[in-house]
Amino acid sequence: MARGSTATPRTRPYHRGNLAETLVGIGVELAVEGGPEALSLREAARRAQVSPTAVYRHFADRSALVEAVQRVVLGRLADALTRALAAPAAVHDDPVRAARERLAAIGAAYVEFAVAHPGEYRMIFAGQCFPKAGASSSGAEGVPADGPYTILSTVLDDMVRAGAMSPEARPGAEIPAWSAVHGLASLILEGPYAELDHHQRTAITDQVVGVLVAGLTSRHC
Amino acid sequence: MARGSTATPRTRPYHRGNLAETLVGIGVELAVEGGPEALSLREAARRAQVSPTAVYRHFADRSALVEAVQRVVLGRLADALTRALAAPAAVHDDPVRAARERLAAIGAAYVEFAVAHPGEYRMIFAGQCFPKAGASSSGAEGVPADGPYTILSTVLDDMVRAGAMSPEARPGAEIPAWSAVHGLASLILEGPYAELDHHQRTAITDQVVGVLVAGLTSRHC
DNA sequence: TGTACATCAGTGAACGCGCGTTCACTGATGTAC
DNA sequence: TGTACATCAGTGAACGCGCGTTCACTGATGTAC
Repeated sequence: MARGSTATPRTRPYHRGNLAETLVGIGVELAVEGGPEALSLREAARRAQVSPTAVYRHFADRSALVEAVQRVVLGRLADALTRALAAPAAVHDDPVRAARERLAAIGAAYVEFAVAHPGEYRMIFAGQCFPKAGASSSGAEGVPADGPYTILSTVLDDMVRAGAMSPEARPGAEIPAWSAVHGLASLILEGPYAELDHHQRTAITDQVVGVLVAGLTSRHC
Repeated sequence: MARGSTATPRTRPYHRGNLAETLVGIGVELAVEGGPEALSLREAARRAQVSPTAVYRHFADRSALVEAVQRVVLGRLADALTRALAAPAAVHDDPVRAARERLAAIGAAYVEFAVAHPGEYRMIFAGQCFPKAGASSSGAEGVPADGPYTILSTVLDDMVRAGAMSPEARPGAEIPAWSAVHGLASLILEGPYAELDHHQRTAITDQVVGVLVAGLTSRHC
């Protein structure tokens, strides 16, 4: 698209290059380091070696930058969940057990992501604007079609298909599932269970996910 | 204790009265209005009609005030849970069902407290200092003996005693229970499920609590 | 009973911080004729 | 091919905000003799 023939490498069409992209990258970096509180306009500008005002050429205000960063981070979470599903351990003879283990796998992966990337995880939930995060077509209510929520929905659908969960239990099953893992992740990040070591965290994660799977597949409900 | 015989009512021994108590009360008020972010030293002093420095006579720093407020708010949550247990609906012929319903009752009450008092609820989890919140003897690791956590533990013990839950499932059962309701509360307060009306919220609360109870009482776990 | 003194609870001014945002501007890039 | 012009991406200074905390102080209260 760029027609310029100067000595400047074409990756930097003019001026500084894609400041917008740079700022989002830096924003993610800041989120990694200190969560949503650490993402300030001025600090992002400082790291990009640009004046604070320059940011306003590309983002309406701070919250617009935050939203862009949230989109990236949501993608990373989705990748982590997808990776967990792709792991060979999920392959199984018994389709019922396989479906259950897939749910357990993304549940555990969700918590592990939160623990391994607390800043990014907290960034996802910063500033009420969650429902419109993504906002890319098709998914109900602006949930991105390839986002974490959709992955969870798919896994739950699979459970019904495999016969691990009754069709009556299916509607809204995302809610208890998400609540369980989000609750555990928050309790670990926010304090009460922060002091546990890796082994203990794995144990309680398995326990929470186990109770969840048992509850969803239980008959007397 | 006060020996003074001046005209001043004895509730105000000297100077302004119990500034410390006043400040904690105002702190709770601020938490109610805007959660932990709204609780600033200066605003509390302003409302108490006192200079910002006066606060330092009674609290080492802001976080000490926050901790005092957290103690009050934790007590309010505990009261709400206790009230839910005292409700007549919990009385039942079948002890197994009764025990299950008690767990469901405090689970729902927990979420309802969070929804009805979002500022206070968020205050509880402000600033990592949760484990030492309370810090009053006997409870393991500084958990107050009459706090929400202890109430939950007692209800879970009752479930084992009533035969609703197997003894093997008991250890650490607080964790999945707390995760489920804290997760739901957070998802409602933080955005994703914020738009639901009262009826819908009740429905998903019942669903989450139902899956939790089913999971804890399920045999194949 | 009266006085000297210690302690205690408050004041007021100031410090330094970082933030988001607005303003009027400059200099580089691309484009129409 | 060269020039005038519009647009675009950046600068720099400033605004006003509220915060936590420190300092040296004052005035009221309680207490020992």
